[in-house]
Amino acid sequence: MPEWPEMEHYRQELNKRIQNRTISGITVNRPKSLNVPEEEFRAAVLGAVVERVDRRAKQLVFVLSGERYLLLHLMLGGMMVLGTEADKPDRTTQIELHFGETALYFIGLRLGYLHLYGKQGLEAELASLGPEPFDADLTAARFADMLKTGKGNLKTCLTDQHWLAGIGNCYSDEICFASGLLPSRRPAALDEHEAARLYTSMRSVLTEALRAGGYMEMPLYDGDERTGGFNELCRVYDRGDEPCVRCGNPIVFQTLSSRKCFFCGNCQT
DNA sequence: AGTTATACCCGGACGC
DNA sequence: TGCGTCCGGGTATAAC
Repeated sequence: MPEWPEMEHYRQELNKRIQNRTISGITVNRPKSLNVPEEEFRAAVLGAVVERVDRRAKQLVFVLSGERYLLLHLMLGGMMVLGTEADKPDRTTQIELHFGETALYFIGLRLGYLHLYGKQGLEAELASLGPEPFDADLTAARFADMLKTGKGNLKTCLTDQHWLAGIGNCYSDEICFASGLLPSRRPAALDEHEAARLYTSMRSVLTEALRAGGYMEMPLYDGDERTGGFNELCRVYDRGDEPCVRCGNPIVFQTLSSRKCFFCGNCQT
């Protein structure tokens, strides 16, 4: 569901709108979304200032004053809406963070969560994640090295958060399509040109998707025209049987490593 | 060692 | 309108 482009988009938008704002109220309708008792959460978060919003992999980190951190993972179906009471979604909110008149509403949190950590706890939570796609240290050469030791198939690697952080089911398929490689390919068997193409495609697809506001269509705030723009730009994801934009052959939908997988069986090799 | 199965979770979509 | 049923899918962990 929400992956690197969506979460990076949300990070940027939230920094524009709630950075340096004080959390003036908290509503917890689903205590299970928290990792500490509600009263402890409330005591630590109420009155804190959102110094900034960071992101790691598919998770947002609300950096609060007092070295407190809220780690948000939307998982499946989790969404956010930022707005006033009038903009509040007509469905159950699991958590609400209020900033005066404005509130950040979290909806659809089932497996998703908003966890409270100190500095060390946060670092421990994020320690096992793989490199960020745009990490300066993740050069084409290093990416090629990673592929040499990649296990299973390409899609499995791309979606493994410990191998590479932030890519999920949608963008792994989009990246494979853009690079002309089948998701079922053995990573170690890619030649240097294919590895280079995959690296370039990874960054270009994510860049394009971020610019378009990701593929999740729920607007983040009233008047938001950007969020979800990539939905119509997806070349293969959720487009089973539709004609390939490159060659016209129908997009294939099949299960790979027990995950939904879309690709063109003609122009991806 | 790599692949597959399962539990987690529950709102909402769907069917009658 | 109302009630019952079932699905989704990232992640951790267990099982194969």
